[in-house]
Amino acid sequence: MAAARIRSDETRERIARAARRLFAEHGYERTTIRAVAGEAGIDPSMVMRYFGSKEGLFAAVSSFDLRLPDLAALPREAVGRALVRHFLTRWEQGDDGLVVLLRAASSNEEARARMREIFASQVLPRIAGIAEDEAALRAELIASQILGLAFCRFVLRLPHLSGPDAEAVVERVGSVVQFHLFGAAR
Amino acid sequence: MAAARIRSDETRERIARAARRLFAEHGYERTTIRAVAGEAGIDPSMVMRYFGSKEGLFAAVSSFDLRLPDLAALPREAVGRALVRHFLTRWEQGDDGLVVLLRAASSNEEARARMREIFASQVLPRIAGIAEDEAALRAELIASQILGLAFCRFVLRLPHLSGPDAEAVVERVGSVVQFHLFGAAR
DNA sequence: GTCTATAATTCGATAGAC
DNA sequence: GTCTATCGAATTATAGAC
Repeated sequence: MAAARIRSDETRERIARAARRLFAEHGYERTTIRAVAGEAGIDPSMVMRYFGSKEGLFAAVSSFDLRLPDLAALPREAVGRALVRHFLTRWEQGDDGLVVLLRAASSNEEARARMREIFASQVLPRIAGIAEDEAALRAELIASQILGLAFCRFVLRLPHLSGPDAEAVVERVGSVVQFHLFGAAR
Repeated sequence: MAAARIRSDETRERIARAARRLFAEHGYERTTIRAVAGEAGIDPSMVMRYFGSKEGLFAAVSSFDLRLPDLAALPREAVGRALVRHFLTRWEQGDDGLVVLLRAASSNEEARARMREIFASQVLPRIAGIAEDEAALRAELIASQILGLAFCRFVLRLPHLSGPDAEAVVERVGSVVQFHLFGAAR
């Protein structure tokens, strides 16, 4: 029990952390095994040994849980703002699983598939639980606004959307998500 | 006058067209000079000869004019829908300059710079011309919704947002853009 | 103007010593 | 469990023949 670990879970975790950071910053293609190893302070061949391949490494660090709040338990008029605040808070904490996917999706089909899977399994059911009609369309519209915000914030870095916790952004994007959730067509 | 061209502008245009299509479909890194040449039906070295480098080729095909309508001439309540319809119509016509930038921006700083430049020179002034206050914030919020829509439509291909001209999408995203333009904070 | 041939890198992946 | 050494493939880019 008190003996040292035989398998180095710590090394594995160091590699994963470095990979997450680099995938989120440079996308899939421009992140190299060598760079990940360099940032983790170990040899490139260790990355292969622990994760099998670059694809395996990406798969290991790109699946995550959005940990959405229980929307059905919230007052109806607070849902939009709560959703936006949830994402901004996660991003602020440096939890960048979604950014990894967002950056990689442009050139990587596996990243797109994983993003669709996360949408289908974690977002759509929550929306369907509270929307009265057209839940699928509403969920996709919400995804478009949230992902667009992430894109402008982390990729484009537009100044007014990139602050640590812009209250005006929560307010306005929250209202918009609220409309996508419950608003009538006209 | 009636003599044949010495320089082949047609070849140049064929290369550019192929490059636009491939950059829009695969992003910057996964688009190779070889593939562009193959699609254009010429030799890879010709691409270098005409555009100097891969970066030069990208620069040549990634600058474009959004051709935004004159928002100030529209009835105030029609601006949001008009903007969304404008983008959907352009996309439908296969005019994919924005998609080229969107896909390349994830891993290419030049693409990001160009996108910010297009935003600053073509979008922001128009918005500033009709918004009463906080034009910069409002313009960025609109960009986030439009770019998010493009991302979900062309990259993720979410089914309800990918149709040729979903009237429901124009309607709903139009309302949202309208809110970003004129809506009060609370 | 167009193509052939190839230089110069860079990267993912493997084999094997310690 | 970690590292050295290297292979093989793919890519951008160049030099030069026709």
